[in-house]
Parts: sequence; structure tokens; C-alpha cells
Amino acid sequence: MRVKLLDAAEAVLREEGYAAASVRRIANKAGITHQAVFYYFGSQEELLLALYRRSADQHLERLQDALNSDRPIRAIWDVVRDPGATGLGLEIMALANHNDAVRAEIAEYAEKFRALEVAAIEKHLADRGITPRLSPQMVSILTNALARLLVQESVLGITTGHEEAEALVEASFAHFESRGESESHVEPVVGALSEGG
Amino acid sequence: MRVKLLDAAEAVLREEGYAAASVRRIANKAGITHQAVFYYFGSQEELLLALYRRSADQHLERLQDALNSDRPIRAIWDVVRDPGATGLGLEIMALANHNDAVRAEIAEYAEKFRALEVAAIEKHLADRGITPRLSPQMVSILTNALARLLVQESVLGITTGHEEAEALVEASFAHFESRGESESHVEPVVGALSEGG
DNA sequence: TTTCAATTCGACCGAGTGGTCCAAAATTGA
DNA sequence: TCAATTTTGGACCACTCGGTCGAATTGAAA
Repeated sequence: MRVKLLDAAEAVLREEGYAAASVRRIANKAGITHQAVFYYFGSQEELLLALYRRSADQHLERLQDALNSDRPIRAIWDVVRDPGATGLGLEIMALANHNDAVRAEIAEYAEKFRALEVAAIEKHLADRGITPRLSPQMVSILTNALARLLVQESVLGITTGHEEAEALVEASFAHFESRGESESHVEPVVGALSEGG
Repeated sequence: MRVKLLDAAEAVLREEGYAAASVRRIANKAGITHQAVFYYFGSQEELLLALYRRSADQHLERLQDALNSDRPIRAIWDVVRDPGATGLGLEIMALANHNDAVRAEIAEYAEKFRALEVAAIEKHLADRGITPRLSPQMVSILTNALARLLVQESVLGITTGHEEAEALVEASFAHFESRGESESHVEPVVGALSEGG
């Protein structure tokens, strides 16, 4: 039941925005009365917090998978660039802007995400003996920054320069993967929450 | 009166988010009754659209000033990194996600912004005889992407890696503002990325 | 001072909000 | 079967929402 409510909350947030994420609307989407929401979560804020934690944990897991891939940097890129994540992420960022509890939660997870990515990049580069000009942290920051902008712009219908950007990133990947590696496929994942954005 | 209402709307949006940007709250902040909003703007959506247009036009002017500066790239960076703009921008982006009129408006302006920046960067580089490894468009995209991430993270209280990022951008500026006479012009940001560093 | 448009106000509408209380069911596990 | 857990239904509270209507008020020009 909690799962069903979180699913409904996520759908509403994604489709109609946080302004429409009322207890009654979410309950209705889950096919349930609004009292049940209070029964399970106590309040609207707890519901939304639980939703964010779930999404963030899912994102964390995907990053973990990326870490274990033999092309971790490319895998991170794929995870972070997922449009499904960005829609929810944008709503939650806006929500966090005016909700201290959500903001604190996001900040905590964001640090985790970064640490995870940095560790993956470090390990990968060390394994291959590549000495980067940019620190792993900068690779993580730039990757996330670029991915978010591309996804956000795509939502707006803007694609100018995107091909060039993708090509640039692709070229970077080629370098990162330069020491003979095998083919690996990273499945596209949906619903990822990049560090809030 | 319209100006006063737009100011109030901007303040509410900034401080409490688009979910709280109700006609009554905005009117109250402006010290008038809510009916006046309908009198002047016809509807809530028109008010918000007018607000966005005003903000976007202001941003456009700032970019124009940056264009005329003798350090246009640095000036663009300063404009784009302004936290004040980002707070409002985030709300409006979230709003646009569920409002076609706002989304269309944003898309239109976003293209203008990009074109302006690209033109400024192109002109600057041409004036100095610098042949960039990265196209002006990519400089614009990367600059904006990085600036947004830094500002958003700062709001969350995250500053890990920000110093390094600023230093990197600073180094790029140093290059862009140099005379392009030597043969090895590798902008730090670009070079690092494309060399896989 | 009159006239007329611009502006403001009070009252109202139907609907939705988060949240609570309680009694009646339905479901479950032992 | 019995008891505990889960879920619903209904009513309620005080409040806010976007929006409308018509009457009252202003202010400036004639």
C-alpha cells in the first residue's frame, strides 16, 4: 500500500508538478481515500520525503551498477542523462527550495552521489593507468552539469548544439576507454534522480 | 501598478515557490486586493507570463552589456552564475514543465540567450585571433551548464569541488583573454574534456 | 461642476486544501 | 473463531483557490 501510494505520488509529481501533489489527488490516483495517506505517512510532507528517499535510493543503486560496469564513466553518463529522472528532479529541487526538510535530504544524497561517481571514476582511471588532466571530481561535476542542461533543454524543445556536445562527450569516453576493453552494455534506466536537479 | 504587481509576483515566486504564487497572495504582497490582478492581467497565467517576459528581458539586457564588455566571456559567466536569477529560473522551469504557454516562452528566450552568447564569444575570439578547440556554442553550453550546477548546489549547501571548478573556469578565462599568438591554445576546460582528462 | 472612464471594493461562487475524528466494515493471522 | 490490523465512509473544520459581478469610488478633462 505504501508502495502504491508512492507510485501515485511520483506519477502526480511528474505529470502535474508539486503544486498539484495534494494528498487527495495522490490518494485518488492510487485508488484510495485520502485518510489512508495520513494513516500510512502521517502527513503530506512525510509522503513527499518518503518519495524522494525512494527515488534517491533507486538512483543510488543505478550508480552502484555503473560503478561495477567496465565502462563506468559512460554508464554514469547514461544514468545521469536519463530524462525520466530530470522531470522528477526538477520538481523536487523546486520543492526543496522552500522546504528545509526536503532540502536537507537532497543535500545529503547529492554528496553521496558525487562521492560514488568520483570513486568510480578514480578506480577506472587507476585501473587503466590513465592520468587525467581533470580531477575525477571535475569529471563528475562537468558530466552532471552538461547532462542536466541537455535534458532540460530537450524538454523545452531546444537541441541546438546538442549533437556537438554529445560528440564531445563521446570523444571523452573513447579516451577513457582507451586501454583495450570488452564490449559492455549498460541498460537505460528510468526514474533516476540526479542529485536533485 | 502593473510593475508593483510584477514585483510582488517575483518576490512570492522567489520566496515561496510557484505553488504559492496565488493571485491573492501576490495581490496581498502588493498591498491591493486580488481583483486588481484580474483587472490588470486578466488571469493568473497572464500575470506569470508577463513576469517571465520581464525577467527574461532583463536577463537579455544583462547579456547585451556582457557582449559589449571587453571581457565578454567572463561577463557572461558572472551574469549566468547570478544566484538571484537561478532561484527564479528554477521555479519558472518547474512551472514550464506543466504549462505549455510558459514552456513555449522559455524555449523562445533560451534560443535568444544562446545566440547572443555565441555571437559574443565568436566576436571576442575573432578579435583576438584565438582559434578555439571548442566551438563558441560549446563554450556557451558548458559555461551555462557548469554555472547552473554550481549555483544550485550552493543553494543546497554543497560546495565540494566548487573551488576547483571556479579555478578551472578562471584558467579558461585567462586563456580567452590572452592574445592568440602562440600555436598551442588549449582552453583548459575544453582540452581536459576532449583529452579525456 | 459635471461627465466619463479608470480603478477599487465587497460579496459571492464552486471547488479544493491539509488535517481530524469516529464508527463501521473488510481483511488478515493465529 | 477471535482479535488485531487495515481500510473505508462520512462528516467536519478553517482556510485558500481562481474567477466573476456589480456597485462604489476616484481622478482628470471639459
